[in-house]
Amino acid sequence: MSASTKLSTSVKALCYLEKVFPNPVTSFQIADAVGINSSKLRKILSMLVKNKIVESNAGTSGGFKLKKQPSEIHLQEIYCAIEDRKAFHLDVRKDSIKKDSLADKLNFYFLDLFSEVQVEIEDKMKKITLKSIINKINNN
Amino acid sequence: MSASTKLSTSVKALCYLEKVFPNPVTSFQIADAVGINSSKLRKILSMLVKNKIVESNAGTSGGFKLKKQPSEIHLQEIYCAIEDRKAFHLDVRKDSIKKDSLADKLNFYFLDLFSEVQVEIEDKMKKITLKSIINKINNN
DNA sequence: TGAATTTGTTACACTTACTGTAACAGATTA
DNA sequence: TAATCTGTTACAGTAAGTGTAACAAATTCA
Repeated sequence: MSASTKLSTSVKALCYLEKVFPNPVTSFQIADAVGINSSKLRKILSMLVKNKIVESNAGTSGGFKLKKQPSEIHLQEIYCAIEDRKAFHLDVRKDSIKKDSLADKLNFYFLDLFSEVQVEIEDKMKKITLKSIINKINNN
Repeated sequence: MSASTKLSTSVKALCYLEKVFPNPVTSFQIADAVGINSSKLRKILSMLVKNKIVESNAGTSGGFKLKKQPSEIHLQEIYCAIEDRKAFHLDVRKDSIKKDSLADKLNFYFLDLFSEVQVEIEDKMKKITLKSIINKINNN
C-alpha cells in the first residue's frame, strides 16, 4: 500500500469517526464503510492510536473514537503517524561509489533536494485540517 | 528502482557526458563511473535518447553524447523522460466503493490534492538545469 | 565482405516486497 | 464465564523489482 493510499484510507476512516462521533465504532464497521479489510485497517488505526489522534477500547462496546477535534487534526500529523519513510528517498549503495566522486557528490545534492521537497509537502499538509476536508466534501 | 533513484542516476550519467563532451562514451564507461550495471543503465539512457536529451550511435566508436546544452536541460524533462507514473498516486479499487459515498468523494479530493503537489514539484524541477547542478557541485 | 563493437530490447532466474486473510493473546464488558 | 474487540503475528500466494545474460540490428573499420 503506497503512502498516498494509506493517507487517503486514514482520512476516510477519520471522516467516518467524525460522522458517528461520539459513538465508538468497531474496525469492522469502519472497514465496511471505507472498503478495506478490517485486519489491515486495524494496523493503520493502531498507528493513529499511538499518535493520539484516535482512541481505542477493547472489549464489548469498545471500538475506535476520535481523540482530537477535527479542526486540530492536520494532514501532516496523520502522514507522519502512518509513514516513517520519506516520500522521496535515495537508495544508494555506498560501497559501489568512490568517495568525492561525481556520483558521491550528486548523492548529497539529491538528498538535499529531496528533503527540501519533503519539507514543502509537509508544510502544505500542515495547513490542511480534517475539518477543512470535511467541509469541502460536504459542499460538493 | 524508485523514481528518485532513477532521477539521480540519470543526472549522474548526464554529468559524466558533460564532462567528456564532445566525445561519445559507451554505456560500459558510464556505468562504471556511475556505479550501476550497464544493461540497466542502457534502459535509462534509451529513454533519454527518445526524449532527445542524449544522442546515441551504435557500432565501433559509437556511444552516448549530450544532445542539448546543459543550460537547456531541466530536471523536470529528465524526470518526465524516465518516469511515466506520477510520484503520488492513489490505487483505488473502484468496485469496492459505492458511488457518492464518503470514500468516493475523498478519492476525488485526494486525486486533486496529489496532482496539485505533483505540479508544484515539477515546477520546482523546471527551474533546475543540468548546468546549475554542475556549477553547484563544482563549488563544493 | 567480414570481424568487431555498441545500442536497444527481451528474457530469465532470483529475490524481495506486497496482499489479503486468518489466528489468537490480552483487554474489556456484561 | 462467555462474548466482544483491539493489536499483533503468521502465512501462503502473488506481484514487483533486481541483476545479469543474450542477441538482433546498426555501425565502423580494415
